[in-house]
Amino acid sequence: MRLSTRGYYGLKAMFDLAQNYGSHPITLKSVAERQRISESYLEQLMAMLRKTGLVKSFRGAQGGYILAREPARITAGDVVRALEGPIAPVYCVNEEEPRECDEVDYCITRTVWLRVRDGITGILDSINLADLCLEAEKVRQTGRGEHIKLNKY
Amino acid sequence: MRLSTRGYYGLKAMFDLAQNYGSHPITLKSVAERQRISESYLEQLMAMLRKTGLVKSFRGAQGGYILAREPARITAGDVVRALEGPIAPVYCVNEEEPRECDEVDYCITRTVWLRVRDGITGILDSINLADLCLEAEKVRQTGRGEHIKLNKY
DNA sequence: TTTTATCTTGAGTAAAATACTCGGTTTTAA
DNA sequence: TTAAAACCGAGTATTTTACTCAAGATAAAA
Repeated sequence: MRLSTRGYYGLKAMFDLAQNYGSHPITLKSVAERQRISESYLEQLMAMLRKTGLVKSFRGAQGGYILAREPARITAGDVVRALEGPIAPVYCVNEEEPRECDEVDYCITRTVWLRVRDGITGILDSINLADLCLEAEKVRQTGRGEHIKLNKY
Repeated sequence: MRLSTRGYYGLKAMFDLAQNYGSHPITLKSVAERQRISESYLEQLMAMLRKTGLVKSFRGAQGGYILAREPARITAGDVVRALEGPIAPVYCVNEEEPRECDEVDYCITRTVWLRVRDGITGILDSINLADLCLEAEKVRQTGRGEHIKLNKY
């Protein structure tokens, strides 16, 4: 039950762009450094994000990437779907093309995966990049203590 | 963001055993047939379920498997964890051994995965095999129609 | 006691996915 | 014109997945 590093790195990168939203384009290199992602690997991820319309790129000197729309209008779900495809804990409850099995109509265990999927999408779709920036702001102000208390690890 | 077929098949198999709870041991072969799982593959899964104490086995003729405790006391989470290990959408929020990164204290994207993880575990841990049997009973009585209406696919 | 049904174990494997790397090309601001 | 960037395609080592198979151990039934 794991995400690949694509979604993991991808969200970090998008969060990085969100924190720089409104200024000049941000170079891939600087994102890679700040977020500790391999530069060449990040290239691939950015290509995917660009193709799905989540970021815009500017080539040439002084070029780089910016978010294609306001941080508040990009959700974690958008990012994960762009990089990992439709969310589906198992094939038969794929968001886009649920792979049919013969028993779809009455398969009981399927309802479990359906609930899991809806749980995941509900959470991912409810978090946008602006939220994350706000949270980051809060952490910066109050120090790290509170944040640690909130989350077990 | 996908489960492997282990969790998928495994829950089917456990549900099958739950529906036969209280009677004689159920052979792996019959479970495999009903649930359309490869017999030799299911062998492996049952071995894992046995080692984690979710099923008991009886060897020899008339042997087979039974649930190690009442269906109501086995959750979908138990099954998934037995077959796929601790639930962790990304390593840094692994249920058991969160793999540390240098930024644990203040990493913001991490809070996303934490929420996703807790969403998943919350759902999986809230569903037990007795629930599923009840639901199956309901479907058998009312026919399939209602069930289809409830779930989009 | 022999047969047969069943679980048990360990090894092997083909295919896919993952997580990258690398070298070269194109574009554009300075 | 030059240097800084994005862009592109190919390649690859490693890991995971989803199995298969064969031989052994055990116990009930004949």
